[in-house]
Amino acid sequence: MSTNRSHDSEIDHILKHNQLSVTDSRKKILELFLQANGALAHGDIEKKTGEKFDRVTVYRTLQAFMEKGIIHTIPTADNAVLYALCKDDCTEGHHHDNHVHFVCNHCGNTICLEEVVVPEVKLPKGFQPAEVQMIVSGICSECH
Amino acid sequence: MSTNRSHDSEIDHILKHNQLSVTDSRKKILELFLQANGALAHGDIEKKTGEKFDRVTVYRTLQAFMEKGIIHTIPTADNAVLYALCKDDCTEGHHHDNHVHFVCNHCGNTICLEEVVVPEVKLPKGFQPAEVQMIVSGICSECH
DNA sequence: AATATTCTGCAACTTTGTTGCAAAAACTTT
DNA sequence: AAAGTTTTTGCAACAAAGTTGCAGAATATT
Repeated sequence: MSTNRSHDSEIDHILKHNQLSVTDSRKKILELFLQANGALAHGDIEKKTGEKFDRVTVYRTLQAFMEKGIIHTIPTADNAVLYALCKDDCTEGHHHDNHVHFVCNHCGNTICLEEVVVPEVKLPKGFQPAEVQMIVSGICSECH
Repeated sequence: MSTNRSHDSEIDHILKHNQLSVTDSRKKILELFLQANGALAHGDIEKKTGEKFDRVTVYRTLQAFMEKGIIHTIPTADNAVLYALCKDDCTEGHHHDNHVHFVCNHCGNTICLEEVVVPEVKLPKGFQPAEVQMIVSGICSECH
């Protein structure tokens, strides 16, 4: 059924490793994330699966992936909900998501710059930081 | 009608300066922003205006303020839509919004830290930054 | 004060996200 | 590999969030 088998064993492993039943929808949606070099919106997923799955299934799949720490959300300026694959060290409930996100104004893709560490910032007195998120927009390397 | 007249002339000036008719809803909503030291969600505004105005009016007022560069949106991790006053040098279409936003995990307020400049970040080759947004979450100075 | 323009509120609608439940698929056990 | 158990799916119905058209009301203009 799958048109691209390159990720098949990896997909299986990820799902089983997270104690999720291996189903068509989960395989397909996880495959989309592995193929995508950037983040996906809920709408993207519905489009790319070709209306094969129910809206509710997509919601629940994303929810399940979130809970297991397979994906995380990215805040955007226009308040669209974006999801992207977490790195391996993301575990249930605790996400290590302190990398920079880049939004391309040309192709519209949102990319996780895993290798770019969020710089330190000095806050006014009394402010105690716990988490920092940084979103850079501009032109990505592909569109450049 | 207004319970707090301290901002009255400022409110008038801002609206007229942006070629917006001075109406009750716009005055009241702008007053809320001037009073608030942080950002407001659509829901906050509906609550604080005491159901005086129609939902649609609130939407359209925020939209008008956005278009004129009076307020801007802030991205949040949980994808709630937040609005905050722009600085004076925000003009129609072009927002100079490069300051840090702080979200307090205790009181839930989102505060614009106008004085904190977003630090430089080094991107991989080919990535050309245009705008940077930074959201720090933690405990704010009031809750500390 | 009269006219022209803009804004508001209502109603109806679209879009987005959620919940309960029976049927279907996946996993387990033997 | 067939039976039973658990999980997941899709449907329907619902709830929340946001949009649009339009008549009446408020604001601005003369």
